[in-house]
Amino acid sequence: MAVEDSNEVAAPAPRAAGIKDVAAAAGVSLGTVSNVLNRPERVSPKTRTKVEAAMAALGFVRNESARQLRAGHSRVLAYVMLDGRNPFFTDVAAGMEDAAAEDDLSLFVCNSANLAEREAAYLRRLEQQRVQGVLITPVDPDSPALAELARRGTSVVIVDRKRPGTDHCSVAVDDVRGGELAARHLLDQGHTRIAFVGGPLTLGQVRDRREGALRALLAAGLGPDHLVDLATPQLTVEDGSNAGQRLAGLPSATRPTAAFCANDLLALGLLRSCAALGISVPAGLAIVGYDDIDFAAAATVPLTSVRQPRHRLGRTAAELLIQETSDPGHVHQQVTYLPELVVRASTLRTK
Amino acid sequence: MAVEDSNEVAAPAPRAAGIKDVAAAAGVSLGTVSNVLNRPERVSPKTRTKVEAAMAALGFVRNESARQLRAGHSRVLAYVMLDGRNPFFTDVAAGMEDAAAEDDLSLFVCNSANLAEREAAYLRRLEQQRVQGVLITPVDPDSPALAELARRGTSVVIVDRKRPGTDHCSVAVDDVRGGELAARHLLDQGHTRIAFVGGPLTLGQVRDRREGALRALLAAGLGPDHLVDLATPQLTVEDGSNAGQRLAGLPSATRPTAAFCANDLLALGLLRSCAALGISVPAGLAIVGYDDIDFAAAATVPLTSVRQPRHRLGRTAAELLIQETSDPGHVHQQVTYLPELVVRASTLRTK
DNA sequence: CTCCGGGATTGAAAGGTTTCACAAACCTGG
DNA sequence: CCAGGTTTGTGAAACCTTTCAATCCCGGAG
Repeated sequence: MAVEDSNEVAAPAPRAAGIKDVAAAAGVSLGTVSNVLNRPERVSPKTRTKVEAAMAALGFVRNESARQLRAGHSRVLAYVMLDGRNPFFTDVAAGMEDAAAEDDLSLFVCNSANLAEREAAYLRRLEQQRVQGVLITPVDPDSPALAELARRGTSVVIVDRKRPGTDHCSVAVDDVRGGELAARHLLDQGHTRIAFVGGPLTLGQVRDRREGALRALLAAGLGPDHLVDLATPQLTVEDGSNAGQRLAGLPSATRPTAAFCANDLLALGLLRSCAALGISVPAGLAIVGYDDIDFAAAATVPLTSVRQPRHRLGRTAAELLIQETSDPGHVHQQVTYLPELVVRASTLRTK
Repeated sequence: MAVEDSNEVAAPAPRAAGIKDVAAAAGVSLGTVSNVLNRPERVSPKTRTKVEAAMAALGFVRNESARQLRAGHSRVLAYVMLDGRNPFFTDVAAGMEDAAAEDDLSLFVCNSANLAEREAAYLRRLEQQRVQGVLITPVDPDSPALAELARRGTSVVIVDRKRPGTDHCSVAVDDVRGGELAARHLLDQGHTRIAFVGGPLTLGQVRDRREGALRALLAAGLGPDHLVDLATPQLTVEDGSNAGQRLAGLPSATRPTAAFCANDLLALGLLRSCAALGISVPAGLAIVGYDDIDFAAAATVPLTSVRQPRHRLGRTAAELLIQETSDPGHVHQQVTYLPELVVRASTLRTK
C-alpha cells in the first residue's frame, strides 16, 4: 500500500494531461475548456481564469494530432527545396517563414537535394501529414506527381519555376531576361566570346538563363558559336572549379574572355580556380554569376551577379498558398518577377 | 434527378478516401485493411492483393494525424537550428536527415535565427505536434524551457553545445581545443599579436573558441594583452567586414598581424574588407576561420579554418535521439568530437 | 464424421480535440 | 415578479486509425 503510493509519486511519466484532465481540475465541462482555447470571448472571465490556472498547473499542451484529425488539415506549410546547400534557397525559405509566421502557420522545410526519388518520398510524407499546402521548387516541374497531389486536394505552389498548365499557382523570376542582362553586360564591356558555365540542361533555370544569353548575342549580331558551352553535372562550387580547369585548357585563340555562370556557386568555384591558375579577374576573365547570394558580394573579387528577389519570391509564394487554402474562390496565378543586374568588380573593365 | 447525378459526377472534391472506404470497396473489414498496412504478413496474399487494388483505385492516402493520435507520438524529428543562413548548420542538418531517413523518420527543420523568442515559439509548436524528439542548437543551452520540455516527456538532444546537467544527450565539438589549434598555428607562423573577431560572448561557441586562443597564447608565454578583441554583434559576413574596418584603423604599432575569427562568415567578411582596404592576405594579415564551410575553401584566398565534423555531428545527434526514443533503458550521453585544423593560403607564411 | 488447432478475419473500443444543438443561468424592462 | 432575450456552459457525436480479444473457417487427426 505504502509502496504503491510512493511508486505513484515517483512515477516519471504521469502521461500528458489532456483537455479532459484540465476540465476535471477546473471543475468545468470539457467543452468549456475547448472554448477557452478557441473562442475565449464566449466564456466568462471568471471561468476562463480558473481554466487557465488549471492548464498551467497541469502543464497542459494541446495535442495537435487530435486537432488536425478533427479539422481535417494541419497548420503546417511545407517547402521542398531543390538544394539545401545553396544559400539562394535558404533565403527563399526565410521569406516563406515570415509570411507563414504572420498567419500563425509553421513552415516545414525539406531538402530534395535534386533527387527525384527523395522529392517523391517527401511529397508522400507531406500528403500523409495532411499539410495545408506544399511549396516546391521541383526537380521536374512537369512531373505528374505534382498534378496528382493537387488533384487529390493538396494545394501546391511552384516556386522559381513556371508550369505551363494552370493547375497551380507559381512564382518565378524571368530567367531568360536574367540571362540576357548578364550577357548584354558582358557584351557592353567589349567581350565577344562568352563561356556559359552550367548544367544539367534538364533544369529549366539553366536552360532559360542560357537561352537569354543566346538572345543577347543574337541581338548584338553575333552567332551562337560565340557562346562557348562549359557543361557541368551540377551547380556546385566544385563543378565551377572544374569548369575553370577546362576553360584554361582551351587554346588561347578560342578561349572566351568572359564567363556567365548559371549560379553563384559555380561562379565562386570558377573564381577560385582562376586564382589558382593565375588568371586574373576581371582582366583575364570577366565573371558574372547568378542569384547574388551573400557570398557573391563577399568574395575577394566581388562578383557581378544577377539578383533575384529571393526573399520576396518566398514570401509571395507562401502568401499565394495561404490565399489558395483559405479562399474558396481562389484563381491560380502565375507571378513573375524581373531580375536585376548587380555590377561588381568581377566584370569591371580594367581601365 | 438527372441534374443531381451530373452534379455528383462533377463534384470536385470527393472527400479523401479513408480506410473505411477501402474496406468497403475491397469487401473486407476495416481491421483487415489496417492489417494490410501494418502487418501484411498476417493477411492472406489473395486478400492483400484485393485490398491493395482498392487502395490504388481510390487513391488512398494514410492519415498521419489519426495514426499519431492513436500511437501517441509522431514519426517526425525536428531540428531547431541557430542560423539557417550559415552553411555549417545546413550541413549538420543534412547529417541528421541521413540518419532519420534510415529509420524512416522525417526531419522538420526550423530556424530560430538566434532569436530566443522564435526558438521558444518553435518549441511550443513542436511539442504540440508531439514530435518524437527535438534536436536543437539553442540560443541559450541553460534555458529552463529545454529542461521543461524534457521533463514533460519530449526527448531533447543538444547539438553543438554541452549542457552541464545530464538531462539530455548532447553532441558537441571541443571548441576550446579548436581555438587553441587556431591560435597555436598562428603563433607557429611567427605572429605574436592576434585579433579575436567574434561575438556576442553570450554564445558559448564564441566564448570557448576565444578561451582556447587565450590558452595557446599563455602556453607560449604571451600575456592576454596579445589577444586583441574585435567584438561583433553577430556572426555574419557583414560583421566581419566591419571588424576589418576597425582593424585597419588601429595604429600600426599595435595592429595585430593575424586574426582568428569565430566562424567562417566573419572570416570571409574580413577577407573582403582587407581586399577593399589594400591589406594583402596573408602577408598583411593572416586569417583563420572556423567551421570550414565549403565557401572557405572557395574563397579567392582559400581560408585556413578549423574543421568540425559537421555531417557526423548531425548524424550522431539524430542517432542518439532515435536511440533515446526507442530504448527505454537509455542513458544520456555527452559526445564530444575533436576539431581539426585545415591550413590553406590565408595563413601560409609568404616565403 | 467429429473435433481440434491455427491461421485469417472481424468488430468494437480507444485516443484528444472540436463543434453544435441544447440547457441553464442571468439580465432587462415592464 | 415575470416574459423574453442574451450570455455561458454542457454533452455527445465525429474525425480516422490502430489494437486486441473474439470469431470464423479450413484442413487434418482421431
